[in-house]
Amino acid sequence: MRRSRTFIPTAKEAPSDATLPSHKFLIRGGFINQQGAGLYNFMPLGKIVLEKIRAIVKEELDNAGCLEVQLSFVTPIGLWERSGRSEAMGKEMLRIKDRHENEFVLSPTNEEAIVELVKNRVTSYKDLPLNLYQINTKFRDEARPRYGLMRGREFLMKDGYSFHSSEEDMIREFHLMEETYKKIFTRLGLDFRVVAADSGAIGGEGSKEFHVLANSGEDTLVVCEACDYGANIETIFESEEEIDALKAKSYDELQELKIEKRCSCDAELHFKKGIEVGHIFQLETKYSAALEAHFSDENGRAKPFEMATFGIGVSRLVAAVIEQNHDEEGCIWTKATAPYLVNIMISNIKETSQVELGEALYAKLVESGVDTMLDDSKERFGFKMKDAELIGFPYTVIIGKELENGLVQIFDRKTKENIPVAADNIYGKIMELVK
RNA sequence: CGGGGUGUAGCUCAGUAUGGUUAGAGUACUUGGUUUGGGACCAAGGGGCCGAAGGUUCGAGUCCUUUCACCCCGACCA
Repeated sequence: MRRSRTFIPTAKEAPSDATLPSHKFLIRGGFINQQGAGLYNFMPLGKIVLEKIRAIVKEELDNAGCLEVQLSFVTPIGLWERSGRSEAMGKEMLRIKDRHENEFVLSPTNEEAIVELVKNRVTSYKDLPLNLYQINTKFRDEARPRYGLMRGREFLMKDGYSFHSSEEDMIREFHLMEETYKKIFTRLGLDFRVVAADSGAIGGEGSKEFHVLANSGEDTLVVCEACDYGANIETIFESEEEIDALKAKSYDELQELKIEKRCSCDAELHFKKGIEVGHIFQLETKYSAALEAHFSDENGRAKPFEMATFGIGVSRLVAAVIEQNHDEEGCIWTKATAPYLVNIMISNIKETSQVELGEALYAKLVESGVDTMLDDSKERFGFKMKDAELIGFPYTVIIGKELENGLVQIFDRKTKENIPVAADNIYGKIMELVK
């Protein structure tokens, strides 16, 4: 993509109401803009990031045997009355009426819909297991949306539901999804922990949360530095007072606290803050029994499906990547999430030698399948650098003054190093880095 | 849902206490010129029903009433 042909409205100042780094930088970098409380538009750059994350989620789930579906976003109220959640979820569900005065709900989650979909269509143990998922908009009418994409009302979430003929098989799938989620977050380049969690309002026994570690996270965790153990404090401290006191502490305050207990691997435990980006539950027969979704077992007996459910906050991940990877200057995208992996910066657009090299390199990288931005804007050097840092391209090729001596530089966003490279070797060097 | 706050240019904000020419600054934008390795400089421009509605007044950004929106702290939640 050429900088001169795209739409990336970057700004020097952040809106005064943005407090988190991800919120500030995603707005300043021209990724998103706010439409209303908890409502965001994704501009071209933000949309690319969102789609990259979505693609990785989809690829790993498909590899694990899950099937993608798409459920309707507007759902009849009756669906929620039958499960009792119309009342249970209360005002968190946004209710609307159509022209006939019929009541509908904007889907906050889809257990009911998926059970209705599978019920009477999958009728034999021979057709099980089945794991269906979608990556679709959700709406939860939060009492207090905040923190940009971190806690929106409308958000993109992957929700998956599996159906099984036995509890053992459901647990097998639960473990398979745990491993699949680990692959996804690893591919995204994130430092994360899987922690035991409260099962919350969704219900059912056995649930695990996936947290991206970041100082600004809303959840407080206990993690082991040596192994991959982690737990939400809600599950390991007994008293409410103790939990509340810990929740109230800032990241810095938590770092000074000592934990007496040691990890089962005998290493020390520490407090960390986490952003919940994934959650998996063993539902067992909670919904299938309530909604009378049955199958015939080997003996021809009707039984409710054993179920599990699996969620990933896709749009929240966009924010989580930045919460974990940023500095004072802006975003630092991981290789897998960067809207463009390489930014070719022509320092002075009036220098034909710079333009020629930039165009040639751009053509070669695009041909090689590398997501590349060609900064062919008329801005000055300093402006372009600030912009590149704010947007957070992992690598910027600086084609500038040194070209007279046959040199260009590669600016590494993460380390902020300027690496001189012979202009003749730049293509090979970049290909090495982006591998 | 309790408590607090804010709506003035695309963005960040003055101005409102004590009503009074044509509503300001910075930044962004347009044009011309000079610049060209870390968000340049000079000059000239464009851009506002002062969130909305109603009221008081000779006169309202400023006072009154209603309303809408957004933010912060807490509770709740993924």
